[in-house]
Amino acid sequence: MKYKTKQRVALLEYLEATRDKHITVADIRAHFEAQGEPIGTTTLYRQVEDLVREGVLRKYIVDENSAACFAYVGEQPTETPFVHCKCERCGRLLHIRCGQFEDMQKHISGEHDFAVDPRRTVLYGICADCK
Amino acid sequence: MKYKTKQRVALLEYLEATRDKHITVADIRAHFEAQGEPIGTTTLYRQVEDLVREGVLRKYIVDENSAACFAYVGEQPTETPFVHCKCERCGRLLHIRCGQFEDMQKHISGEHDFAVDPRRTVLYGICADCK
DNA sequence: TTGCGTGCAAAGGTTTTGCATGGCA
DNA sequence: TGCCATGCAAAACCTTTGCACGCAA
Repeated sequence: MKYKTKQRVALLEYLEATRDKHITVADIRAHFEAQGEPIGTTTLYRQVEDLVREGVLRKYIVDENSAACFAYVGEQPTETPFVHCKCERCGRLLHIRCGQFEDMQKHISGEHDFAVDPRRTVLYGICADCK
Repeated sequence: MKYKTKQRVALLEYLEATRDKHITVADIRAHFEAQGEPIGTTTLYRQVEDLVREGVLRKYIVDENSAACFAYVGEQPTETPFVHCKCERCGRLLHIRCGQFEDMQKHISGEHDFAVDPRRTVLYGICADCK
């Protein structure tokens, strides 16, 4: 992906504006549809795929049968990665930054010989509002 | 799901025999097809859905775009819960007991106000053999 | 001009739903 | 007998692919 097409520019602008939010391709599509400047679904999937590969977006799957979610991570090189939490009651998806999770990750890697991938992993439980 | 149909009985028997293995609906379907006693895909999806709700099966998502995986967990007593780890490469399912995970759980509960359910949660990553 | 990007249409695969039939209690 | 379960067919859904046209460099 080399060209700066107007679709790519518009997409990046929108993604930066929705930092820390979880969005799907359908969300993006709806946004531009509402703006009166629709972008083809195919194009979105292809752009998003490249952006994930470039490290600008992060992709994760909370629920099969619902669309994949993406989150802008942009330029945050060596920061603590997000931990994804999904509330089993209200279905809400939370992003938290947690050093303790990193500690556990290192521990499991060292002691249990298993390399946890925080991008793929989702912690299920009950959120504050639903308690 | 109240009736003890022969499909349900056969399914449960098969599931118990494949403890701790990850299988898809397609796998189950293929098994019974090979046995000469095919079970309809629809029926399998409906049975499996109920079994997940009953807590007999656990559902995993390894990769969107590939089928959902299920694992028999049966009636596990309420002991110290396992942490479930699934290798994204070989698909193996590991159960570990990890105090560090419990620490993190408490930390997230106290600091981030989210109650992690370790029974539902699966850590995805790469196992020792696949590194 | 070159060749990547776009987007419509259609395919791909998994899961769900409608509906008539069949089986458990 | 009264329901629930079954399973075929078809829809629903997200995502990918084929292909012709358009646009960036």
